[in-house]
Amino acid sequence: MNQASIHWADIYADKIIREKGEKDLYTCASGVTPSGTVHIGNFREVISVDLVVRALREKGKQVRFLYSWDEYDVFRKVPANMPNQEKLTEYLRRPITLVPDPYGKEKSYARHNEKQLEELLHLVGIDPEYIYQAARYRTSAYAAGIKRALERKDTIRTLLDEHRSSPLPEDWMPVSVFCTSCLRDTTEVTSWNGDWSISYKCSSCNNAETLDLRKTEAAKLPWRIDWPMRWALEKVDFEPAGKDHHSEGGSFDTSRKIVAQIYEAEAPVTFQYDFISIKGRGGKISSSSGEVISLGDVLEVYQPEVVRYLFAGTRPNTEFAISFDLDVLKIYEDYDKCERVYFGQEDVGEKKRIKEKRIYELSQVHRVPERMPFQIPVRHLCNLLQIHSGNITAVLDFLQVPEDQRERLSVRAECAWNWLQTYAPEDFRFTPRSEKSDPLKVNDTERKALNQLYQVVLEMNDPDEKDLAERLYGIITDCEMEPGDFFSLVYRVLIGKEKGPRLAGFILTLGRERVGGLLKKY
RNA sequence: GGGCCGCUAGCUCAGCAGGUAGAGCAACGCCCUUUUAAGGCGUGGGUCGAAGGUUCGAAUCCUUCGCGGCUCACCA
Repeated sequence: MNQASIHWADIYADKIIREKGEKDLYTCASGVTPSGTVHIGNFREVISVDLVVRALREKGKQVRFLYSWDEYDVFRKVPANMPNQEKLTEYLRRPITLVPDPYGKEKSYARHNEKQLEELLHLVGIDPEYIYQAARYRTSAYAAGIKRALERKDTIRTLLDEHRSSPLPEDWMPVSVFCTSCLRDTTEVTSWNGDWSISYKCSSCNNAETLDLRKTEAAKLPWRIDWPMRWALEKVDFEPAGKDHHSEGGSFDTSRKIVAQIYEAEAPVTFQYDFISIKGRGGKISSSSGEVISLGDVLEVYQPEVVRYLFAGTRPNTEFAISFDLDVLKIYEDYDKCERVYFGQEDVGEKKRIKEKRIYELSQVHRVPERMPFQIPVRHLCNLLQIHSGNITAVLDFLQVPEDQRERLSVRAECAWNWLQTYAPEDFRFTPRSEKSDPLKVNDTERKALNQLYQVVLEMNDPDEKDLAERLYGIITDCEMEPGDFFSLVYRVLIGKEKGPRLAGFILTLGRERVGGLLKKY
């Protein structure tokens, strides 16, 4: 880590130390409700915390990185992208941890969503300590915190009412209950005995009973109280939040007051991160609509380092778009440039160098490579992959990639191939014609041109793109063809399309064998 | 109504520990007669939303205003 770094992650690390003082252990927290596929907007929070955690650790601090799964939240709505919609609908109003996995694999709906993300986070080098809130609540781990809220319910109500449009009722209780009979949250807490005991009545099944907070698994604090209670319990020093929480009167604001006045602790250092939009794939991110873009979707197209780069290189409090269109190529080029700057292979200004280096470090899944990795521009990679019909091993062989670099590059190649298949514009795609396919019908002039080209290709032994380009124009002149006609003729013969990559370079990349094989029939 | 973010070259944006305005794309030009999607080199182009203020110096800090967007005031 460079001491002069002004990367936002380092700035927040410093701020945490400054505001919380020197501590033996700093706790950084993040979390989300797995009420559906965890989308890339939620990922922004985890990676933001991860970057700050790394910054703190690099300053020699011990850090606990918590990731809370708020799986004791209510299942409110069936997301459009889930299978078995009707079946899931039956479980609305239950805690999501008690909704069955619609895929029938995991122990619950919540677990399915959690597992999907946990596996992917590991791939991008994020390994927090997961906390499963359902387990906490259901073992009454928060009984004391709930009792505390009940004892101070009038103060809490006053605090919450400050920003509410309609005040909470006189008999409001700062606790909710999942009916032990029908498991729904359609209950009303009717009384509290001033100690550990609360009574409730369920409006769905008419069940009514009295619970002991120390033994029940049914009681839960509402979000705005749950959050500060956990801050105090877990001694959270840092936790960012999305803009939906960060407005004045939003949940961070009220939690800040509640943690101070009720739980006698200080709110964590925080910042607001903005939302993420998607370019080239349309639709707004939302876990309840069908258009969910998950970390998995992003990893289909961006290798893990580049995913990290995307977030490490962007200030968290501004909105940015993740692109699936042609920008993908540029992002990769930017990353490669950042890498060259890090390894001193490209000159930039001092200020910029410091910044790029830090971004590069934070973009690594694990450690920074010892030597400058083998680079291959994605554009070129796309062409090679198409020439080799997506055979990654063949491409890596062709490039003579060193053994220790193959794994990393094959990840990139897979991403490039996925991008080509799913997102690349039609113009960008091609499939070389098979040598076994029937020759095209051509007229005499065209035949002459193709024959000449065949000769040129056979004779070329020291491939030089510029030289070959000149010879191509030589053929055009000799055959008195229009350049456009000549080029589209050759593209038709090679890839069955009217247009294609710049011809000279493309012929060289395809190779003499391949091109010769296709030309010799004419 | 409150809070937050944005307003910089034709377009998309970077720059924001204050120190002579940047990138990519587009445009234009050149790369031995070169007009092919992805090549190379180069050029032009901006009163940095507006007005004040702090400063030797502000796109960068402060204040006010305008326009656009998001968000809270239900639940999480």
